[in-house]
Amino acid sequence: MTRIPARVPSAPPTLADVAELAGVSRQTVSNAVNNPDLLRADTLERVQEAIDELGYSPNRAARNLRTRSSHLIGMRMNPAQEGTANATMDRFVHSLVETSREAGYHVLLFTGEHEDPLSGYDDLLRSTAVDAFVITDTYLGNPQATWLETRRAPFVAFGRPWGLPDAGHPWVDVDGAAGADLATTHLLDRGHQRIAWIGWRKDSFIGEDRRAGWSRALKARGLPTTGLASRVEDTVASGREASAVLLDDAHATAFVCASDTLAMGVLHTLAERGLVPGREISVVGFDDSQVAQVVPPGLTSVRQPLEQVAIEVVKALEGLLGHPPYVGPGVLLTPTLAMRGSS
Amino acid sequence: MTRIPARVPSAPPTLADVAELAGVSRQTVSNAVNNPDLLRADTLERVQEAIDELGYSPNRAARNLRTRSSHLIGMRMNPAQEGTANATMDRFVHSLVETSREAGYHVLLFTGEHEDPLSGYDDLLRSTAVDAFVITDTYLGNPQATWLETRRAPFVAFGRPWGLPDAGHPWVDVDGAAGADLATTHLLDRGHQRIAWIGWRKDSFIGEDRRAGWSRALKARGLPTTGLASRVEDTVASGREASAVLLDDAHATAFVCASDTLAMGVLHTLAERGLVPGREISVVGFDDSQVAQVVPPGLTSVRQPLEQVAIEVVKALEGLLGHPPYVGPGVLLTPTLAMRGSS
DNA sequence: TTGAAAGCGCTAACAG
DNA sequence: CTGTTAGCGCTTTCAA
Repeated sequence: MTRIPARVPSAPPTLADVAELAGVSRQTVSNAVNNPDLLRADTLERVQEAIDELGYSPNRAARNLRTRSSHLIGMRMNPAQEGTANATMDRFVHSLVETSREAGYHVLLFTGEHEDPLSGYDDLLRSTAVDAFVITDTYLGNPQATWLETRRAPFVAFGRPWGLPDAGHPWVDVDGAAGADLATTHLLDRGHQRIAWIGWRKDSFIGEDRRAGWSRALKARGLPTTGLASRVEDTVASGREASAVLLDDAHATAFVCASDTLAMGVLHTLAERGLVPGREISVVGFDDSQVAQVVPPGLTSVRQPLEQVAIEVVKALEGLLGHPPYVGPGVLLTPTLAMRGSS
Repeated sequence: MTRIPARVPSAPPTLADVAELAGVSRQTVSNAVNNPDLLRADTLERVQEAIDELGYSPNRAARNLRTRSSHLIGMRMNPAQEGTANATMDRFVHSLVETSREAGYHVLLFTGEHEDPLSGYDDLLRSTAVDAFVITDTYLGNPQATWLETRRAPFVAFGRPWGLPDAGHPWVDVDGAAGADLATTHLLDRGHQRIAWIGWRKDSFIGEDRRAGWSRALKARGLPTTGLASRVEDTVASGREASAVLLDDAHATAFVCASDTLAMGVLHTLAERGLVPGREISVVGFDDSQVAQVVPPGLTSVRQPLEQVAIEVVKALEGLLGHPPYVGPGVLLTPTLAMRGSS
């Protein structure tokens, strides 16, 4: 429970107030807060009592000014795509906020102009408003990482440095190939032979990574992939069209999709044709969005371990901001499969 | 575009650096940044050039310390409920971040312990880490608002002060009754007569507000509501069970639901019975979540104007933090109806 | 219109 | 183990 102080002070108490009440110097109070080991037990206790009595909490601005750190982590928020099923960000942000708090950090959200992936970072950096950034869009050609590196800005990426194998920054990612493999193998175990892939355009590294898992799983059982793959935009409409073609031309009996959005497109096609997902045709999505969880009869989906990602991101952040800074190797986590009625 | 400075300075430039380069005093630079009107045009220009050349941005911590304000708005983030279709928070947070930035504020996210609705606020307040809060859970009996008021903490609520008609704090809310009325009238216009309501338990003020809109719309056409309403938990399973009962016992031909989650429950029932949403039976949800947008054949849903809510919240915040502080009357916004295949 | 002095609350460095 | 001194970078007096 949160204690409610008896009186509401007009101005919050300062270090000096506590020092006076406890009969010690200001520095001793500071030590009591930041390096309790330095104090003798009885002094510490007396100071602690004064702190409790006054309801003292160190002034953040003063501390930030002095220590040249804000204990704030900046994260740029991109608008949630309307009409898609993506819920990754929401879950990740929450996990990050929670994990950061345990490490003594808060998360500062900001936005930037849509066309300019760099806008927003610069101002925060120059005004020393945040200690570090977490970036989430690591598609190839995104200049954020490179730019932040030249500015010597500490940051951790959720996403591999595609195309830059030896990037000097810490990163955490989820193994998309393993996820698609998991999904495909699951369908194979259910007896499916003609399992189609609906993914993104070839220039999406994330999409190609996931696709590789699908083809790997099929090849492991000696099954062909020819004619069973489709690469489209990440929209429901694209998923619907692609699945219609794959049903007609390739006689697919199951679909593995690069996103829940595409998987919903498949469900549209099935609904139009009076096919019941999970009975005649099986479908697996990617991301385990809320949509997957509530749509009838439930959409089987690859679930990213976002809580774990947040933990690793914060761990990397602590290394980065430590003395001396430490940059560990990239971390690749394995997703799981949330099984539901659609398979 | 963001300009990339030629050199990367180890320590960011300060006011003094700019002053020296421009050949003026530090105070003049400060004025150039905060009160440009006070400077003569040519001085201002010279200072501005120096600022640009050095890439100067005022140090946030120092400014915060001096002005006793952080230009940060705190918002507690509650975990996204798994297995529900609620996407309100995500959209609202994004709008808030965007609108806040235009007003010169950033959003600081924090979490609290699950059982204690107060935890998290106290620390931020005492350490003067944020200037104000935005609170979003205004269910009756939530002590946040009252507690913040006794602490004289500035805050704006997204949600009416249910049960406290004359609360002294600014609030912004969406008219749930109007939304349900809109949905119900839409179904009436489509020729439905037996329109059922699936809502939340009676102790939810938000639920009762929305329910009132449904019954109001029916009564306006002289139609009875008896036996057509159900009050359950906000889960897909509850929605499914309730709709099955209402179909059997009340011969409902359409459903208005207090949430998209409940509406998805209805879709489950229809799928089980081989009924096609929008043909035999119509369904309308509430919140226009991503689920509503992508589920076949599309779920008609009441859409809250969250962008507008964010604008009003920030407007209220600016009043609250102005000199002197100004608290305007509560703002009630009207939702719209996103029409899709389910009706 | 510009400049000088003071100090916001804290902690690093050192002295005792 | 505790206290003294200095100063982080900025803005708010007030004086010129």
